Formats: sequence, C-alpha cells, structure tokens
Amino acid sequence: MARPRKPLLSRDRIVTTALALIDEEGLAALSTRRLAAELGVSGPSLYNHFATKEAILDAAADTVVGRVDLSMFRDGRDWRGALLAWGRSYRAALTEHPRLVPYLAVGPGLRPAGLRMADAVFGGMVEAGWPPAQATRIGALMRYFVTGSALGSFAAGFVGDAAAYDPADYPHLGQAHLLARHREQVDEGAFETGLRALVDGLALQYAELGAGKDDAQGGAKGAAAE
Amino acid sequence: MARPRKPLLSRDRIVTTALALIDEEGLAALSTRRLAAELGVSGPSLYNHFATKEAILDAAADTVVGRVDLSMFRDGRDWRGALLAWGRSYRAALTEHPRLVPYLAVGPGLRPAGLRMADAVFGGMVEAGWPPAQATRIGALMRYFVTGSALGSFAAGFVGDAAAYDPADYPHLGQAHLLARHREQVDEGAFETGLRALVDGLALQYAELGAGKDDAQGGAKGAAAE
DNA sequence: ACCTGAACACCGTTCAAGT
DNA sequence: ACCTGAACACCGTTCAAGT
Repeated sequence: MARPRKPLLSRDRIVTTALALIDEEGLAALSTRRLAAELGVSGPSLYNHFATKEAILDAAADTVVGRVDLSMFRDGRDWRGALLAWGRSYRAALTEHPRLVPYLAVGPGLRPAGLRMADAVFGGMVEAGWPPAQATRIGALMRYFVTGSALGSFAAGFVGDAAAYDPADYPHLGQAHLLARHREQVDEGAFETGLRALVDGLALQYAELGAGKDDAQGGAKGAAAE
Repeated sequence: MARPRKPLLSRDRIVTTALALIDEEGLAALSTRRLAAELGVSGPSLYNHFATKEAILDAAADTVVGRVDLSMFRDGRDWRGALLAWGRSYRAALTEHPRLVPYLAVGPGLRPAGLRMADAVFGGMVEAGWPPAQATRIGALMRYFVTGSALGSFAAGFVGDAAAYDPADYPHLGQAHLLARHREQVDEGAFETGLRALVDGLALQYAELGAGKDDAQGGAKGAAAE
C-alpha cells in the first residue's frame, strides 16, 4: 500500500480506538499491534502519529480529564457547592473509562487538561477566601479521593459467595458476600458520603480561618504555591 | 543443575526480591526473566512456586497490606481516633512501596490481608455505634482516600520550571513550579488536611444519628452488609 | 508524509528432560 | 520436588523501502 493519498490514521482516531479497546478488554489488551489491527493498519504505522505507546495513553488520559466540568469555579462565592459539583463531574469522567484510571492516576499525570483543572480549582478556592497553601491542599486531597474512588470498586473486592468468609477469620463479614450484588450502589454511596464529609470537614476549617485561631495544619508557611 | 538438594527458591524470597525490584525500577521492570535473574535462576523456575506472574504480585500486595496496623479497632470507643490512626498507618504501608500501589489499588484487591483489614474496620465502626451500612461506606471511602493519596504524588505532577506555566493558559499557577521542590510536604499536608476533614465531616453525620433526623444518605436501607 | 514488512531484543508461559 | 533449555506466541520499537 505504502502512502495512501488520504491518511488512514489520525491522532484522534487512534486515541478513540485505544479508549474503546481499553474499555472492552482492559489496559493489558492494548498492544500497539492489536490497536493497529483494530485500525486496519500494521503495527509500526502508529509511530507516524505518536512517538511511543505511552504517548497514546497520555493522549487518552488527557481526553478523559478534559471532559471534567470546571464551570463551577467561575463563580467564587460558593466554594462548597463548587467542590461538590466538581467532585461528581470528575468522578463521572473517570468512571466512564474505569480501566484507564490506574494509568491516568499515577505519576506526573498532568497533561494539559490536568493543569487546566488544577488551575481552575486553585483559582476558585483562593477567590473564595482560602489561603493559597490550603487551596493547593484542597486540590490535592480531592484528587486523592476521586481517583481512589474511580480506581477500583470497593464492593467488587468481595466475592459473592458467603462461604468465602470463615467467621473464625473474619468475624464481622457475615454479610459481606452481599456487597458484590450492590456494587454500584455501595461505591456511589461511599463516594457521596465521603465527598460530603470532606466538604463539611473543610467548612469547619474554613470557619476557623476568620476566627483568627492558629491553623493547626501549618498555615500558609508550610506549602508552596502561595 | 536440575533439582538441587536444597531448594534455591521460596515464595518468600521471590516476593521479597520482586518488591525490591519494583521499588528500585518500577512495576514495568518486573518481568519473570528479570526477577529470575535477580534470584540466580532461570525464568521458568518461578513457576514451581507461583502459578503466574500475577500471583507473585498478589502475594507482594498482600504482604504490604498485611503490615497495616489494625490494633486501634480493638477498642470500639474512640472511632475518630481509630480512623485517624488507621488512615496514617495504611498510607505509610503503601507509600513504602509506592510503585506497587497502582497494582494493589485496582480490581478485586482483597487478598487475605485486605479482608482482615475490612473486617477490623467494619467491626470497629459498628461497635462504635455506626449503622452497618454506614460502616461499610466508611471502610470504602477511607480506602478511596488512602489509596488515592498513595498512588501518585500530586505535587510531582508539576514540573519545577516556571516557564512551563504560561499565564495565558493557567492564570493561577504562577507559583506552581515551586510544588516540585516540596513534594513530600505538599502531599503529606494534603493527606492530613483531607484525613481530618473526612473524620470531622463524619463526626457531623454521627451526631445526627442520635438526633433522630433522617439520614440524607439513605440510612441502613440503601446498602448491603448490614 | 505516511504506510509496509523485516528485524531486534524482549515478554509470559508450557513442557519434556534431568536429578 | 525443583531446576533447566528449548520453544511458542506474543511484545514495543527501529528502519529501509515504497509511493
């Protein structure tokens, strides 16, 4: 075939197909040869569009993170509402491609979309009155919680067979086998409970800011990005 | 050589060496051939002790999770203190082998040590007066937060070069390049802030339990393991 | 510029053969 | 029982060759 008059591939088509393959068969199934076959080309063709397989994954990760809604940070008044809405949108974006999350959550991980997100969150919190050092921490801890919740199902960790939980070993897990059946409810319920607790707990710290009390966390002195 | 009179390998030695290799060179560097070389044997020898490479990783994950302190759940009175102490021990265990966390955090992930942990947390929370459905959620949301925080550094996502943050694209990241220099402080500060917020926020919900108010989360009805 | 097949140095795993 | 080398079907990536 050699060079066709119209390119067979594009970065977009590669990323979309990679994402679909990951969704259907998992991260491990994504090999350059397999992906190329799915696209109807031979393996090395991909290297005309991406330098490495990792670059393809980075682009896929960036696409996913780019879908997170950040509009709630444009109005700096209601930081609690913004954090709740952002947290939900962030989690929803990740759980659309749950098998990519282990890749996306690790390492530097700040492709352009991640930086835009960090920028919006930090700006929103500072505008709402948080000291910069705390605003940084809020961005970080929300990332921890959301990626952690999207990463793996808690409920799916429990096999759905009651015999698996010998009461001698696990005295309190008598009903644990039921969790597998309610996977999504359990995971979403835990996420919502945690998200509210996080925001409520932060509100307590926020209230102390004005009160002139010492910030037990170390205040603006302890962290960068101020 | 064939069969030596004293076995060259043991499951323990394999797991320990695998963990060391992952710590030094990362998950990707762990191949059966490479690990075998490190152990002074040939690749296939490993299959006398583990069925697959995955089984080796599972065993390594179980070892790491097995080091989490669970003693704080034996006394059911101070659930807040228990959650704080457990969260810190959990995170400390994972960050000793940060490059294993992406593996460990994903999927079923409940090797025996994980089940023991789930059992202790659930039992502790129930004993402290939490309804079972909420106790389940607390175990889950703590796992989200701790694995998320151990998974990847937030601060390391920012390159240490101020020129990387064009103010036109990222108006609030003028100081972000400083984060790389204070990686551990930033990540630990964010973890502590989040952990306290989580526990404080849960305490608010706990206080409402006795007040007879409706549980906005759905109460005992919505989840399993009750 | 963009595709191809051949080639390189790797993988995880199986298996017959050795003691 | 526990190790070995050979073999199978894969990898990611490079590169010269084609149009």
